Amino acid sequence: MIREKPKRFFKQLVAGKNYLLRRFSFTKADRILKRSDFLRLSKTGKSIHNRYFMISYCPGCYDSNRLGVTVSKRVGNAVTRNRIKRYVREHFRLNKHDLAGNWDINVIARRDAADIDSKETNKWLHNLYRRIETP
RNA sequence: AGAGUCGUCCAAACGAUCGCUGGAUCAAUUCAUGAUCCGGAGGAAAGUCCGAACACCGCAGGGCAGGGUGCUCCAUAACGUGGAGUCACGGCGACGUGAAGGAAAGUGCAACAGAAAGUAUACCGCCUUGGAGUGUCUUCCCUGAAAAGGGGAGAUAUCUUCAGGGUAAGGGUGAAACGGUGCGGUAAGAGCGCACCAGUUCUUCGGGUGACCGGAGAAGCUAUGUAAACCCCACCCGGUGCAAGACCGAAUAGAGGAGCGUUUGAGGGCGGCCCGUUCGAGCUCCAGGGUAGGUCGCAAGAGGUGCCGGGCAACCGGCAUCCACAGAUGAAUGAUCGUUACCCGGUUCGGGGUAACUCGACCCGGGGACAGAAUUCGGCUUAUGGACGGCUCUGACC
RNA sequence: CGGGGCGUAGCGCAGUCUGGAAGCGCACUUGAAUGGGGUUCAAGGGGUCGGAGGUUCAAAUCCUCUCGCCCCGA
Repeated sequence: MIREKPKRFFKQLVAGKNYLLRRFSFTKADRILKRSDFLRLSKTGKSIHNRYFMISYCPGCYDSNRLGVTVSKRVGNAVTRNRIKRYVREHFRLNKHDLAGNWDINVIARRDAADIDSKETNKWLHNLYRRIETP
């Protein structure tokens, strides 16, 4: 009994901590994975854009927001495209809890997005996400 | 010190926080989820230019067509790759480059210029024979006092022209002109002959596994270039590619079979059941093909390091040792902060120097290339930041 | 993973197979014609043939490598 107590306490602590920190996780449930979902978004979703990104979104059928990233070959080589996708995912991971609702969001990078760094990316994406909530 | 050339190595490191992803173990446990531990991009992962492994399809054997390769020997699972050499070319040199078989099997092409572009011949030219013309000379005849004129014959020519023959020495060209120079020779010339030089073919000797190299002799043999033009010769190649291929397999629709039904009403609606009412021709089951989707293929050897032996080397053999070494699939391998190291620029300080400048320290600011596995290996090619070493040439000093 | 096409003057194209002086149309400049403009006529300028290397006497054309753009199949 005495020996078990701290262990259980520790376990609960870890679980609670993880519950708190899970708001920053980014698993497969948080992503759009199927081509049909992307096609549905481009067909029926609304779209907004600025000079670096375009976002098409519509209400999803899950209980949380989901993200898909589209960076075409036109934007740059594989290294550039991977970097943009990482920036976009990182921004979504750190800010998705501030976004109300259960949207399916597809972020499409435009050609100028190859030239900006992570801080600029965060700035312009934040701008766009705010316009989702208040159309 | 400068310029160059060849080769080897590295691809910033560490910590904290938050994430992503594969495997193993545990949580009653297959999935899902969570915890712990271990692992998570490159020298080119790139281009996809070659070669193989692997999978399926085809296939008795041989040939044609088509494609590829092309100095020699060796290495290799294989290669268009590599190593060692040969030859040619470039470079003062270190060294580099080379699709480097055959033009004497045949066909095609060689613009412009030029006489002519591959058969050796036509043109100009040179020489020669003959004819005609013209000029000159000699001689004869006629006219005339003479000068001179006319006509005939013969000879001759640094002349003109026509016809025949010889010749390939010479020919503003051209990328390239059928060996070069000299002497002889000739009517003029010509490898026509001779000497030397260059090449080709053949014979032979020596070295080398061989490509080839060196020497001797013979034949006047002199034959253009182009095969990354067709082609010939030798050798190699069955096709398609992990979206290969194997397995599981929903909903809907259609096809097949069986059963029950079509005023003797299957089945459905009117909250559950019966009655009732209403709609009115299909409904239920079976097995199979097959789509979306999913699982496997899919991550441990043509492996690295060291020593020994063979080989000039590429490489091969043996022993020891190290790892078990990324496996995603809208596609992971990251983000933020801090510290240190490196490079660049600047301020200040100190040392050296007349100065230009150089060396060291602190601080501030900035920078870090090319580039992302997609079935797996061996190469090639291309892109790109730096460090170190060998060698060559030039200059200065000792 | 595999296959195909294109790159020539500011623009659109021919020439590439079969190597031999870089062309056509529009556009541009100048001149004529008109009172002026348009139309028309005449003359003219403008091209490292995407880049590098090679074969050849000679390359837009042949060969190799490379850059960019576009398309197709599974």
